[in-house]
Amino acid sequence: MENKDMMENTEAKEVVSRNFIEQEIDKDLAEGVYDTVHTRFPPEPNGYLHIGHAKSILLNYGLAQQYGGKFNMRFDDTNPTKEKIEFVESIKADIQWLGADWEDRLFFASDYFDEMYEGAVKLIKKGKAYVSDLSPEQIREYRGTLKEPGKKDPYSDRSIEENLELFENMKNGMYEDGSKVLRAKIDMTSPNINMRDPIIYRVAHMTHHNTGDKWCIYPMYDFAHPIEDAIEGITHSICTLEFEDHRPLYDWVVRELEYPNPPRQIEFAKMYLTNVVTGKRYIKKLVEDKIVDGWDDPRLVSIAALRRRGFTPESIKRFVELCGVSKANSSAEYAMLEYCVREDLKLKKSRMMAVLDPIKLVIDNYPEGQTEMLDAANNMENPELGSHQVPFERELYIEREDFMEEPPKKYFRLFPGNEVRLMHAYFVKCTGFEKDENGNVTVVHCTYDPATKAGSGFSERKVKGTIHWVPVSQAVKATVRLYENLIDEEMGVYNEDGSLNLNPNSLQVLENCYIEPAIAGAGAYDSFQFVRNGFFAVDYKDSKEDALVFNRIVSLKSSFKLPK
RNA sequence: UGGGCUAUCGCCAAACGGUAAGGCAACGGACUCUGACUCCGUCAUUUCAAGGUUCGAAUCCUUGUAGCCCAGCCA
Repeated sequence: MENKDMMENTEAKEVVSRNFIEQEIDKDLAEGVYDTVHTRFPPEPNGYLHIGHAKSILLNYGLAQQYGGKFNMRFDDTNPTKEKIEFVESIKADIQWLGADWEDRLFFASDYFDEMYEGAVKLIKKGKAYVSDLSPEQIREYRGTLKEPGKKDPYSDRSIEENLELFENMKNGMYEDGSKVLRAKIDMTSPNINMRDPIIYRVAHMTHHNTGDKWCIYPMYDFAHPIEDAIEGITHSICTLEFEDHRPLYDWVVRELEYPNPPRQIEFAKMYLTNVVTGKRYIKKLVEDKIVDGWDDPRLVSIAALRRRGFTPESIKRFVELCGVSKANSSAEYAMLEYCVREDLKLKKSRMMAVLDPIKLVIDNYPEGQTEMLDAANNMENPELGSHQVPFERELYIEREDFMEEPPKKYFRLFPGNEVRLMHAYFVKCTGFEKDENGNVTVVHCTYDPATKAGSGFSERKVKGTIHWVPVSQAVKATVRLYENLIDEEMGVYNEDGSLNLNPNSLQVLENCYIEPAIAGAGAYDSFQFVRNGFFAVDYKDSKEDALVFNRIVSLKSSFKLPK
């Protein structure tokens, strides 16, 4: 007994605090409002998913998992003017990649059009909805303003019979777009504008990607969404803060339609990232203006772009967890996302050597023509990943920034007279260097000490620096594309005058890079820098090969800072 | 006094009347076959502000202040 108590106490202490949504759900479950948890992710197929959606997806899916409930995938396709089938496919692919499994529950709001129509008829019969002939302009006028109440719609007193007939005529295509709407009869004087007799059906003669030409009237979000949730047995309809004002209407719809055990809407704050472009509008223009490759350009933060950039589903999931859920508008630093990939890849990926800005290193006392194969651990911190062979020879490429003619204090790398370790190889001592007519260093000379071979257990002396390298004759030439986030600051992508405000370093193409030959697929690299602190990803252009990881590669973000 | 929501470290974010968790970032130091990683340490006498209630307030009350959302036949 005592043991059990102690264990329970320990566990209780380890319980992490629950976010406000979990608390609400706990309460609902405890009070018996629901006996299960059923969530959904309901995107409109009108664009690509981005990091912000990932939060919603993972939140909804995670909640379902956590409570042993279900998670639905549903396309909220109630407005054919904006939706395209191609987006359906990309959205599905992204969600699958993120690992949110909807099992066999993939739905389309458009599959419920019949039931929604019946719902509208039911409202009319209850005297809770009417057909209005007001023009869009008049509707706006009658709606009032934020501070002034609206005015009664002159058509709001039509008889139930008349409304029924008119609504059926709407359905049968007897009216032109915009000439008639069905409105819920609620309260034109409500301080909440959403309750001022909201439009619930509009006429739109348009082919729908799913239902074709069957319908020429389409339900509005505020009417459709609660019905979709109710039909699917959703318990917690989780959405973002801007729908808070719509909740009374959501509740009104499920109540008037008399759904038993109706779903409940809970809102949370969207998460933004600092220093990246998230606005769909901006991204669309960047794509259209061909400033970026497309929606999956690595400088963007669409799910597809992040995938191309080397982020893993696990890292994004972790990021979402770290950010937490709240109702306070906030924007997370990009560094947090970077931290998550670093953590995820650190032990999982092999690390290779690559030189992005090469300078030749000649080992004068190493025999010409000789090559020896050195064993290089794929990941020093994870022996399970094994090792690979790297050819070592007299001439190597090293990083230009790893040599300095006149080193500042505390510079531990190569400079005349200094000894460093070549990673996986030998100690090497700088004996001199050559310059071209412009004064640029072209070759660095050194001698090596055979006794210091890696793995030999040599310990007579130590060096402060270790640098990476690549054999000149066998290194694989590569073009490396370094991507930085497109935009930073609060400036926005397009200035008010329409001119572009781009990060000048957003894409740097490095033509003269070398990668060690152990990497297969020689020559076909499409590489992305993706994190600070020396990690680097390489994607093979036409294969599904995972990102490879490097240590301290990129000069842009070198962790060495010159003393002030 | 239109309505709704939100304010806790540079950035996220806990705390639910009992004396300000944690993570990211930053900064020291140790270690190191990459100056990374790891490790150890520092980082809110104070919670938007001012009053009030209380033995005790980030939490309750009052009055302010700031920010976000809403007037699509978009979602």
